[in-house]
Amino acid sequence: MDMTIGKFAATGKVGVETIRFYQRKGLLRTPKRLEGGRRYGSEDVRRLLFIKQAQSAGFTLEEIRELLHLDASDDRERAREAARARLAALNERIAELNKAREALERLIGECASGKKGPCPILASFGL
Amino acid sequence: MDMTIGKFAATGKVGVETIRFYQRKGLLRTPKRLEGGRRYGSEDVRRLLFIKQAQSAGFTLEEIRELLHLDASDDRERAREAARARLAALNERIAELNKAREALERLIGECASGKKGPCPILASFGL
DNA sequence: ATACGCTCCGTACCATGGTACGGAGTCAAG
DNA sequence: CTTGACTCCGTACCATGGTACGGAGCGTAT
Repeated sequence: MDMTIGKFAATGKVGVETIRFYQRKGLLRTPKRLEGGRRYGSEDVRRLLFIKQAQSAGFTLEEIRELLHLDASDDRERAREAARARLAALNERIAELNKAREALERLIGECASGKKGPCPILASFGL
Repeated sequence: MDMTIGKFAATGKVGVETIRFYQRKGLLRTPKRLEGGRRYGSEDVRRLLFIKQAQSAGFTLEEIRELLHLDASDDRERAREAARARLAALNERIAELNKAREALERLIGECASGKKGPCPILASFGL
């Protein structure tokens, strides 16, 4: 558990440039230079994986920066608030996507029934 | 049902610049100039609303452009394929968001239980 | 007829989340 | 002791989805 930036990036399946980008954005620390290079460990990997998961959860990099900060702090109240806000947004988004899914399923069904003419794409979305 | 771009934009709750942007991108037609100005009708509104809904369904503008094209064409096969591809991506995304939701719910729970110290934000995400 | 509000159009600028480039340094193997 | 593979760093560039700016024209009310 002591790697160069290249190894680190590979471990998280991102590019080296992405690591540096996250460092510039304050999402990852920039280790001290020692013995000619900077070295990364398992805590860095953990943060990097969190960034990726949080991103897929719909957090922006800025929000993730705050969450990482909060993770290191003792402010349970703020952390819970942030999580609740995100959860609400997430639920809304999921509902939205479910609606879209229904529209697509409707579309596929109507489109499959062998008739001639164009598929009613807009109509499938309630328009 | 015959309006200027300002009215049209207002109807769809977007800015005039956004309409023009969509026109440049080929998502909306640019009506002929007549009597000094271009005029928009209910079919334009329908398209605009579709763009907004499709966008919230996770389609990119480029994909929406294709859908609009498909809607006007008779190529049921292609339309169905496009819809199926989108549906698969959508289902994946929904699953991802559901996972994230569980993580957030876990976090809120663990964060609420009155203990001291930081909330285990990263840990709630399985890290 | 002149000002007000809108349209038209090109072009520039913005934020987000990266990705690439190029010079300079370091380290290990041949 | 040179070559190759990597690092470091600054800066530039990219796509997406807009948003703003500024000059010119046009329609209506005063």
